[in-house]
Parts: sequence; C-alpha cells; structure tokens
Amino acid sequence: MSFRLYDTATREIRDFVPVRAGHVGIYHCGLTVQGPPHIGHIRKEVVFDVLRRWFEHGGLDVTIVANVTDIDDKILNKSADAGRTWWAWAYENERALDAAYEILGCIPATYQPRATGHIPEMVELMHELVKRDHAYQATDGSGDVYFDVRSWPAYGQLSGQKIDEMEHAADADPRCKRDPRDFALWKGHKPGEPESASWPTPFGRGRPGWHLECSAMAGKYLGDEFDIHGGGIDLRFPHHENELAQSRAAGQRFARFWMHNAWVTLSGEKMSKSLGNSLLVSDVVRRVRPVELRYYLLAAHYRSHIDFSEESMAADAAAYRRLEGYVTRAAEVVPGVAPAPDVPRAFAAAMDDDLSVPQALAVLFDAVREGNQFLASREHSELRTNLADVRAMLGVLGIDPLAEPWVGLDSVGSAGQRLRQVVDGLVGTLLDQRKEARARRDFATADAIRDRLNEIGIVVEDGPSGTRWELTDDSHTT
RNA sequence: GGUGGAGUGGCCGAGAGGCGAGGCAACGGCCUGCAAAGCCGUCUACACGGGUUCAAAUCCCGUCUCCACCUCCA
Repeated sequence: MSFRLYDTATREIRDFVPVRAGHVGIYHCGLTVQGPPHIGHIRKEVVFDVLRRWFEHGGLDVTIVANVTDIDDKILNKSADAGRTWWAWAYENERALDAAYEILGCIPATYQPRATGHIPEMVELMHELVKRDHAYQATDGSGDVYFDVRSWPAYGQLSGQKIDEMEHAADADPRCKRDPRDFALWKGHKPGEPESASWPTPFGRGRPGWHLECSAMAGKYLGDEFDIHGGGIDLRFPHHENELAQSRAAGQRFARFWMHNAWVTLSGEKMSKSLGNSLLVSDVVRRVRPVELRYYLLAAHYRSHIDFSEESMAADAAAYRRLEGYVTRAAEVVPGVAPAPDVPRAFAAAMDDDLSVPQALAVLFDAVREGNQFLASREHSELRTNLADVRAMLGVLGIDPLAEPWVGLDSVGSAGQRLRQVVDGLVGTLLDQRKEARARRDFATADAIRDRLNEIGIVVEDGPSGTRWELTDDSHTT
C-alpha cells in the first residue's frame, strides 16, 4: 500500500506521488516570531517531524523548508511595546522556537529561511504579478502593492469560498484597494515605523506583506512545483489561499498537496494570547518530560484537535511510560538490539493511511503486550525480535527511549555518566544488603532499604531477572 | 450571510454498514515474602428524533449543542 494523504484543497485522501521519484519537497509555515512558542505552535512541528520520519523510513530523500517570518505588524507592535528593536525581538523568539524544536526531538528542517533575507525574490515576484496584471501599485503614494483578487478567477479555491460571499473585513482599511478583499503584497513604509524595518524597491521603501515571503521562498528552494505545503488549519485562509493565488498567478504550479494540522484547544476553545501563555513549551516541559509532551501531541490524529488538559496529558504520559518501561527492561535482558529495518505491516498500513498515528499506536501497544509476555516467559529469541520491531515503530514516531535525543538524558556528559556510575554503585551496595536480608527472610530490613530508596527517588523492582532500579518520575508530575 | 470541523464508555481517543482499536483510571485474579512492574479478566459506548437495510456509531432526512475561518493567528 502506498502513502495516501488528505489534501485540504480537494478535501479527499489521495495517493501521494512525488513530483520527483525518490524525493519529497515539503514547505511548512514556520512561525511569525512575535512571541515564544506554545504547545499549539509546536504541535505542527511534531506532526511534520513524524511525516518526515515516515518518508525517510520509506527511503525517500526529504527536503523540508520551514520559514521564519521575522517582519510583520505584530513583531513591530510587540517589540515597540517592550521597548526593544524589532530585529532583536524576532531573533530572540526565533531562538526560543529552535529550542522548542530541539527539546521535543524534532529533526531540524533542511533549511529555515527568513523573510527579511528574501526581499529581492519578493520584488521579482511582484514584478511578475504586476506584469501579468494580477497586482497593482496603490495610487495614493503609500507605496503599497496589492494583489488583485478579481483578476484571478480561481481565487478562493483552497478554502472553498467565493469572493462575493465573503464577509467584508470589519477593520479593513480599503485605502487604495480596487476590491476590499485585495491583499497587500508589499506595505509601504509609514512615518513612525522604524527605518530599519523597510527596504528599498522599485515600488518604494517598504516591507513585505504577510503572504509574499512564503511564495518567494517556497519557489526559490523547492521549485516551480513541489509536493506538500503545510501548516496549522487556520492558515488555510487567508495565508495559504493568498500564497496559492499569487504563486499560480505568477505562473508557478506550486504545491500538490495542502496538509493542515488541527488545533490544540483549551476548554474547547482556540488558544489565544490570554489563555496560551500558561502553555508555553518552556513551561509545559517542566510539568511533563519533553518526550511525554511529544507523545501527547502526536498521539491524536493530526487532523483532530487536542483539547488540552493536565489530566489527559498526564494520562498520555503514563501511556508513554508503559512503552518506555518495556523497552528499558527488555534492553536490560537482551542488550544491543537495534531497531528493525522495517516496521510491522499493520503499523505501516496505518501510517500510510493519512498518517493514522492512533491506529499505529494500537499496533505498537499490542506488540508491547506481547513483548512483556516474552519478558515474563524468558523467551529471549522472540524478545529480541519484538524489541527490534518496537524500537523501529518508536523510532518512526521519534519517541524511542534508547535513541537520540532521549537516551541517557539523566547522565548527560562525562560528569553525568560518572555520577550515574557512582549512584549505581551506591544503590547496588544497598540492594546487595537487601538481597542478603531477603535471603535470611528478614523482610523488615529488606523493606526498610526499599522504602529508604523510594524516599530519595529510586524505585526498586524485583523481576524474574533479578532486582533493578530506576529513578522515579515525581520531579514533573502535577 | 458564506466556508469548514466536532459530539463515542469514568476519562482520553481511533474507526466509518456486520468480525467488539488502543491507552489512562477503577475493580477482580495470577505472579511476588510484601510491593512495584507485568500478565489474564471485568466495566460494551457512539448527541437526539425519524428513515433505508437481513444488519447502522458508520448511509439518508431532520433537530440540538459546540468550535474554527471569512485578510492578525500553528
């Protein structure tokens, strides 16, 4: 079965056939770096990271371009409110975004271009659109350049809307637009705005409108036609609609598939500034481990919204610990088992079906139950095969506890490793004493040792292969 | 006004005409000196009202509730 993907533009699941055999070009809208990312922003990264891993697992060569929009109205306003320069503000938030990608185990994009670095490409695109009579310069001397939606009959094709049925924007300043729905390709420099936030062009000094940068950068790096264009569902209109219109109107074929992930909501409602601040990635990863947050964000289908709650996140964290517990214990019994080169057929079928991660997880959990049975019955040969399969599946989802970046997180660096060895020695000494106590059936002493270790954050388990210990998870439970 | 999405067991969350997803929690059992972990089992649900069908959570008609987008948004 080949990969099938839901296309927002056609509202159907279609067979995915790459433009160039063996290669996949993906563009997804990174972020307007107006503030630090919350878990809604980062869900998109996790979704596209899983998509990328699945393509790569299938042997495809993936190019991912994820832009950073580092100049826009909000950046200018927010930085001004904070008494900072817009560029320092944008860059600080860009680094916060990168930190969030990294902490959640997302493989970096192939390239992450900035809007401000692609002004000449945007000017070129504007020239093309003006030449083809799909864009015009404002006649009021403002320096604005608008896209003429009436000149493009297909306008509205992505979001399924007709121009005449759209509500007129209540706050839209018609300025010199021919139609109120015309959108700005370029915004002329206004008095009071920082001079540094404007660039010289044949149309006058100014800065990019919101949509132009993505068309310019997608075209530059992925070519005239590429495979998948993605982002959050809210971008469907106006951002992606406008991108599609301006790129096609300029003569490009543009994206074949449009892939949009659903929201993370809070009490059923979209996260807004007032609600979202408590859910910054940097805060949430103090309440659950980053890998658990990643699991929570990927466990639901990407087109279903996740209604955030501490309870559901804690439940998913517990589910992940079940997976992790099996892999950890199995790897202690049969060390050195690498992930299998292929995933079980049922898992692959689920992933191929529009990235049906929930169904893939069901396959994974079934395998883990089976693995636990092998562990109990000490069927080591079967256990090895099972562990290899489970690790392969976890790897596709980016949550294999034995793979980077999750492996050995509690003993990072040589000092950390040494410390781990020392602790292991100390705990081992106590466990030896406990073993002796148990041998002479002095359970009071044995239990006292176990209780003491528990108090300092170490859980002791007696299993068929002897006694093992690990750190408890209480540092982040709510 | 236009466009799109949702309502599933205590909770989360798949599925989309028949063969009971999965997870979390709870309860019972097994294992264990006791635990922990694990295994086995139990709890059998699809907003409401009609209809089609041998068979409907799934299809059709109607109703209710909720959410999102309509040029600021992942």
